[in-house]
Amino acid sequence: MHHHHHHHAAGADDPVGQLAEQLTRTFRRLRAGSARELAPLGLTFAQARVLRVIGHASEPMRIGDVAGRLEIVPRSATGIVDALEEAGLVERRRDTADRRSVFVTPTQAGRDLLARMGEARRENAERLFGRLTAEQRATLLELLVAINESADDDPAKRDVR
Amino acid sequence: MHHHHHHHAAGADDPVGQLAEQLTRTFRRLRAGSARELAPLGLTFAQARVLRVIGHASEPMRIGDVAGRLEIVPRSATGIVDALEEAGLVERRRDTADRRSVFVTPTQAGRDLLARMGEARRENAERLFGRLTAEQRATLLELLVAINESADDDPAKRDVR
DNA sequence: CGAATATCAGTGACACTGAAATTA
DNA sequence: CTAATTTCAGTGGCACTGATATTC
Repeated sequence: MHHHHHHHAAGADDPVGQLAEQLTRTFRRLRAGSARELAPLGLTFAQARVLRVIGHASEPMRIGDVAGRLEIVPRSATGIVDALEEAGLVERRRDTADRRSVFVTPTQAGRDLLARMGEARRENAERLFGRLTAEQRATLLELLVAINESADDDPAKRDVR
Repeated sequence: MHHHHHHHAAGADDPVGQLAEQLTRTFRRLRAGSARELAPLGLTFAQARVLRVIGHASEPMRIGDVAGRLEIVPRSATGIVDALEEAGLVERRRDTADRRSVFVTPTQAGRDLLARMGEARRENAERLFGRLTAEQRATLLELLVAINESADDDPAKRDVR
């Protein structure tokens, strides 16, 4: 209930606002760097995310599973899978048991690219997080996970795992 | 349903990859929440960012200054300022000394909206960072600032190596 | 029939590049 | 003439909503 009338610089007494701004900046950097690394591989940021989640799954994933994992609506996942399929990196296969569902699995080319992607990704992330010690990175990861676990409002809420 | 011994799931032995994924997720949440809070005010995420930086500046900012501050190219800043000006929230004024430059300042309506924005923003951020203690937030902010202070990676300047 | 799954069509927000106009 | 500042025009990435089969 205090009413100062002077102009305070954003964040001086608005810690959460400052957090939001810095988070935005960090993400934009991550994304820009990733895009640069992925472009030569013919992938976009979102496509790489989808390929990664599909490639690392122990079982074939459905479109809805992918969407849930990435916290996007199924319709969005469809488009990204379209691009990956057209590039020959993943394959669609209808579930014989439930013919509504579509299983998506990586092709050999997809797995190969995923491996190369890992290197590029590591380089980029290393450049971004390079200033942090291993301990600091662990702390950062811990804090982000804590935030993300308070999952309340998502566009396409769907837990997979 | 979940095998514990499948080969390296992304992040098990790829800490930076996990960091990137969690960072992406946190940002998407921040952005989605912000968009929800801002929509009733007639603002988008980027517009709010620009209005904030302009409103908090002690002196009138040029378009290029705004772009630099947000790490976007000047052309992008122009469009966002267009929208804000059309909404009557900011004013353009040519510099009389250097007639190439355009100063952007908030109108009274802009300042008023900025105040209301602060509340909505705080609520949203509070919901997002709510699970963290004050100390944890401080740590998170510190780490993000450390990351952002490394390597100026402006899309506008800096050429691709 | 209602519910779930994926897809089709359209829209919005955002930032990019390249080129033009103005002015220093 | 060269450089800086802003703006115009077009493009690409991305994820959204709403509607439409198809299948359970």
